[in-house]
Amino acid sequence: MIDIRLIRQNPDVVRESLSKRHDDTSLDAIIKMDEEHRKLLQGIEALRGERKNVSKLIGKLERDHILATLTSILSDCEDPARLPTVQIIKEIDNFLEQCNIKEPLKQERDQMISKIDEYIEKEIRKERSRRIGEEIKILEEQASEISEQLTNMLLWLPNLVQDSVPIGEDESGNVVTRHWGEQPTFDFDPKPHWELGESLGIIDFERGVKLSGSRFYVLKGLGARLQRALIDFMLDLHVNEHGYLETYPPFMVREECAIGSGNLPKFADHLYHDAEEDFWFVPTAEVPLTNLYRDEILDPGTLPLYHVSHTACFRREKMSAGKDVRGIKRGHQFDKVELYKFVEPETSNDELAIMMDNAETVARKLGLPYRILELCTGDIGFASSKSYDIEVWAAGCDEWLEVSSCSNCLDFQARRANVRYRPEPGAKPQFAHTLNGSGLALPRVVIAVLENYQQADGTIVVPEVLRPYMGTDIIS
RNA sequence: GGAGAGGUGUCCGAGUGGUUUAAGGAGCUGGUCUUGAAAACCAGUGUAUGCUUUUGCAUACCCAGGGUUCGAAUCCCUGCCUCUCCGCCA
Repeated sequence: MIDIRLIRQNPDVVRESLSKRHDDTSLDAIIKMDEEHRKLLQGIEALRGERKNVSKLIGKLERDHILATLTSILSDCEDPARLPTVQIIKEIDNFLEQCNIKEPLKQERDQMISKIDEYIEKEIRKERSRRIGEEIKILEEQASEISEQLTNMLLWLPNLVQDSVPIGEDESGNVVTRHWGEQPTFDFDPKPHWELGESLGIIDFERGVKLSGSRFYVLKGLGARLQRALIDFMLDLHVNEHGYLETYPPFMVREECAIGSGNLPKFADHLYHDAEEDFWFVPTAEVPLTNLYRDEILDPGTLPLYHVSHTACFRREKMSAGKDVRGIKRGHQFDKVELYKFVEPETSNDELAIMMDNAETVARKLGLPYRILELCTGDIGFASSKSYDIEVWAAGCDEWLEVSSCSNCLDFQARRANVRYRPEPGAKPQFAHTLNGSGLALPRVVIAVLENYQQADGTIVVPEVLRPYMGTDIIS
C-alpha cells in the first residue's frame, strides 16, 4: 500500500510512478476523500470530547443519593427535562405515600424539592449528550463509508517503481542485463520435454487431464523423483549455504493474507478460493510468508529474517488461456521453492542483489544456462518496486523459461500486512522492507534439466549435484 | 461435529455501568544509595490517527464487528481465536 501521507504531500511522485506503469488510476478522488475523511474525524473527535465531559458531569451528579432517588422516581416520566416543578413535587409525594412511612421521609422530601433545579439541569445535560451522540453517529457513518472507499482505492494502487527501473510498455521492454553459461549443442534434434517425458514414462499428461482437466499432469517414477531431488537440493542449498530458515506454511490462507501480499483485491481472478470456508489457495509461498509477522512489532536486532519455503502453488491462469498449453510449463498447480526476506529499509536493494545471487546459484550448480532480465515499468509486478527475472534456457522447446522473479517490495507489503520493527530499543516502530524471489520454480527447472541434459537415445543425464538426491546418474 | 470455559498493556493479573485517567505485581529504562554489585527507594515505560510541530493537545484502541445507554473493559447479539472433555480422523 502506498502511504496516504505521501499521496497527500507529494502526489506527483505517485502520479509519475503510476504513469510509468501505464496505470491510469487518478489520485484526485483519493486526495479528496482523504481530505473529507480528516475533516469528518476532526468533527467527530470534538463532539466525542464534549460528550465525554458532559457524561462525566452527569456521573458525578448521579452519585448524589438524593438526586439518584429523584431520578428513579421520575424515570417513567416522558421528557424529564421539561417537567413542571409542580408535577415533580406531586410525583415525589406519590412516591412517599406509597412508601407508607411519612415522618422520617419528610426531611428527604424537602431535600428532594431543594434539588429539583439540579435534577432538571442534569436531565438537560442528558438530552444534550444524547443529541451529540446522534450527531456523532451520523458523522461516523459518513466517515466509515469514506474510509472504506479510501482504503479500497489504496489497495488497488500498485507500488512505486524505483527510478532505476527501465521504462517500457510491456514485457518487450525488459532489459537483458547478463548471461551465464553456454547453450548446449546437440548432434541430433533435441526434443521438447513433453516428448521426452512421455517416452520415458515419467510425465503422464493424459491421466493428469483425466483426474483434473487441462493444465494438470502426473509425474511418475524418476520424473517425480527428479522434482523431489530438486526440492531437496534447493532447500539444502538455501538453508546450509545461504542462511535461510526452512519454513513450512499453510497452503490455504485467510483473505487478509492475500490482501497483505497484494494479490487481493485486484487479482482475485488469478486465485482459487474455497467459498465454504473462505480460504484462498496460495499462488506462491510469498503470500503466507508476507503475513508471518503480520500485526507484529519485531524487536531491535531481529532483522534481517530469511525464510525459504517449498510449497505447492495454485493459479487459475485465466488470463493466460491458450498460452503455453503444451507440457508442464504452465499448470494450475506447481511446486516452488520460495525465498523471502524481511529487512531494514536501508539494506533492501543490497539484499535484493544477494537474493538474486542465491537464486542464480541454483541454476549455476545445476549447469543450466540462464539470462537475467531487468523488468521494465510496464511489466513489473503490482507489489514490486524493482524486479529481476531469471530465465533458464530450455533446448527442446527452444526458449528461455522464467524460473524466478526476485523483487524488492519496499514497505508496500509490510504496510498492508502491518509488519513493523523497532530499529533501536525505545525507538518508534517502522515498516520493514520485504523481498521475495523464487529459488526456483520447479516444473520449469525440470523442463530445463530434461531438455538440456537429453541424449540421442532419449535418456537424460542427471546433473552432478542432483545425483546424491536421485540415487542414479541417468534417467532412462 | 457435540458440550463447556475463556480472550484485559511486554508478561502475569484485578476489574459486573460513572474519580478506571485500566488496580496490583513482574519485566524493562533512568535516577538515588554503594568501592562495585545486589537489595531497597523514586521516576518513567504502548499503538494509531489528527491538530500544533519547541513544549505539547485531542481522539480511538481491554480479540473483531454491531447494539443498548447521557455514559461500556463491564450489559446484549454476531463472528474469530484459544483451552478442556466427548465423537471422528491421517
